[in-house]
Amino acid sequence: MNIELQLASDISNAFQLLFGLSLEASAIQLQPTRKEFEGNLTFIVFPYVKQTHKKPEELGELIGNYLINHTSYVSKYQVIKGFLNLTLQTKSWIQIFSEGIDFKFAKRSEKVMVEYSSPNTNKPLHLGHLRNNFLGWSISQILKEVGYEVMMVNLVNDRGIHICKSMLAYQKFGNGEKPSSTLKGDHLVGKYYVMFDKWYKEQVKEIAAKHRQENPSLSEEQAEELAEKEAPAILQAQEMLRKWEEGDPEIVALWKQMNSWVYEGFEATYRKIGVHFDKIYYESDTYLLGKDLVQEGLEKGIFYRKSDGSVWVDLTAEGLDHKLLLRSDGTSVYITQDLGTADMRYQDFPMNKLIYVVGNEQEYHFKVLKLILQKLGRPYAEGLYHLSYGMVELPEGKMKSREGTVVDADDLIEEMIETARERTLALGKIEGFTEEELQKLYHVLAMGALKYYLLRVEPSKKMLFNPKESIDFQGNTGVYIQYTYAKIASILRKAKAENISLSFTELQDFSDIEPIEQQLISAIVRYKQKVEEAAQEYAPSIIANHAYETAKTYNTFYNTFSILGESHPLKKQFRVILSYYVAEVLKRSFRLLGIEMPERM
RNA sequence: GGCUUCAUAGCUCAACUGGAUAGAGCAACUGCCUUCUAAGCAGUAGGUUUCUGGUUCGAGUCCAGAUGAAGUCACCA
Repeated sequence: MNIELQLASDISNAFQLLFGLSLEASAIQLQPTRKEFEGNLTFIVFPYVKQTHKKPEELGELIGNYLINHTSYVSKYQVIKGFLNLTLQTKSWIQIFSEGIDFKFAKRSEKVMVEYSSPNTNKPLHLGHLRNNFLGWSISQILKEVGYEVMMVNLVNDRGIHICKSMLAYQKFGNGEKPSSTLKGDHLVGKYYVMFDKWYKEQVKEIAAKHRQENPSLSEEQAEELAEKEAPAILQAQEMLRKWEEGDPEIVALWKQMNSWVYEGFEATYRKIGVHFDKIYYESDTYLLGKDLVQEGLEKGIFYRKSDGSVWVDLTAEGLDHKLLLRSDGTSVYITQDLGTADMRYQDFPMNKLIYVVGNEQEYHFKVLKLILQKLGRPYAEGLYHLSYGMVELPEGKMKSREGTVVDADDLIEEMIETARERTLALGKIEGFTEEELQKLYHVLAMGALKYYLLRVEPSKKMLFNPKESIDFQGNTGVYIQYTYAKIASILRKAKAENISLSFTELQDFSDIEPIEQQLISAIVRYKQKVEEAAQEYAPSIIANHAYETAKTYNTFYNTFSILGESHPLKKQFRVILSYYVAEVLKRSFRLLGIEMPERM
């Protein structure tokens, strides 16, 4: 039995015997004692002073005394104000340790689908997409780890007016340009998307000026608004979309060609960042879905039809608005296809939870989507969850693809690899590495730094990225934790050569354990609970932070005590085992974040 | 304007869900490599947790208001 549970149950008994109060053991909260006080676990007595009619200090004394006399594992207590600090018997630490290293979770019967990435095929991935991809991948690994069956899917936005914009610009200015070794397919298409925007804006400016000349009473905004609708560029793009929907062979061929370039480019980026999907959905296949759900809603009286033929749902009772589901011309809108897609997915994979990793700008949309699916009585509706994450902003504000103010994912990755290379070579610890191993190391370190940087922040929070300050390799970083791991790996190799056993059997009665070693045991034992918490909160940051704290504590230990140089054989063995499990926790944590560990660096 | 979210050291982030003297990293300054990898360790300095009230044994955390920032409120996606 877990020592905290045991203690909670004994405290509950104390209340029963001393005061005749019955308290659920589960209601008793314990917390790690703060470093500046003596003790391992703290019980706060304030909440119970009223019921027991005792002063806080007195109550702490009574319970502390009870625990000393009635349990075998509490060796000491100290009361400070309303805080009862308990010190555990040193010999129970080995027991706590050996019982706390079961890192396996029981299988769960529930299925979870995670949608993430979901790129548009008119531009390459940028830093914001990286946050999305890392989060999606990580949360999928975490949910798998705690026992769910997980299916990772991607929904590619491969159609629509924005795609036609790059197609049109390519048709006009492309001169048959093809992707090359210096220009990946997704970057090529993105180039023409930016080109369209420039072209379009010039036209708008020109037309707006003409409008103001002809009609000086127009404001600048009004003139631009008019011009935006009249510019040939946008009219031609709309025309192209119409042709695409009709299946015009020439347009469809161009669309296929350009999308295939983009997919090759995306595939290369996905490979570099180490994410993949169990299934990829394309909006060109799903954008017509959902109309039957609208019909179903009408029949059930959940939706209503206006006189112009458009279909709506009234969500005012839920504090939201009226929401359009079908245009008056019978065509669907964004949410319509999301309804249909969700239903189709349930056919593919009858999930209990459906997680959308999508930016926080779409919170309203997903609130509406969930409500509608609930109204339609879909079995998976309750489990729909929008894993909403904050934008990655630049010092100047939001990134905008059209204006080219984005941090490109491929560029950033290259920069990170280059930094990793420079730093590694500067430190000169690469004796015995093959060229291939070096390349691998640079990649592992670069991705570790980048992923940790983006994942250590709580998902819901927006974050700031300053391109002028490169991502750190020192301090609270992925590299710091990888380095800690590599140092332990080195020790373990040597320990293996010395035939030091990793078994606890010799250590049964070992109790000569330093406070910092107790802290490490606590960190190891807490790992599983942190993973559970991360799964519940959909927050990889919880695991990242715990890994950092564990590594930090280990480094203090590493610099204070000798491990392989320890003369006492049991002590030495204990420290090797301790190191082994710290490494295990770090490696498992990082695997859940999608980060690899180097055995040497 | 309505709704939602956010505001913590110069900067980037934590704070075990209401607990003790609010912690880390970066940047600055001091030390520590003939000892298991110094991408490390130890230390100094840095705070009215935006502001004003309230709730209670106790508030960065809960409530109300103010100020500031972001998002959203389309027959766009």
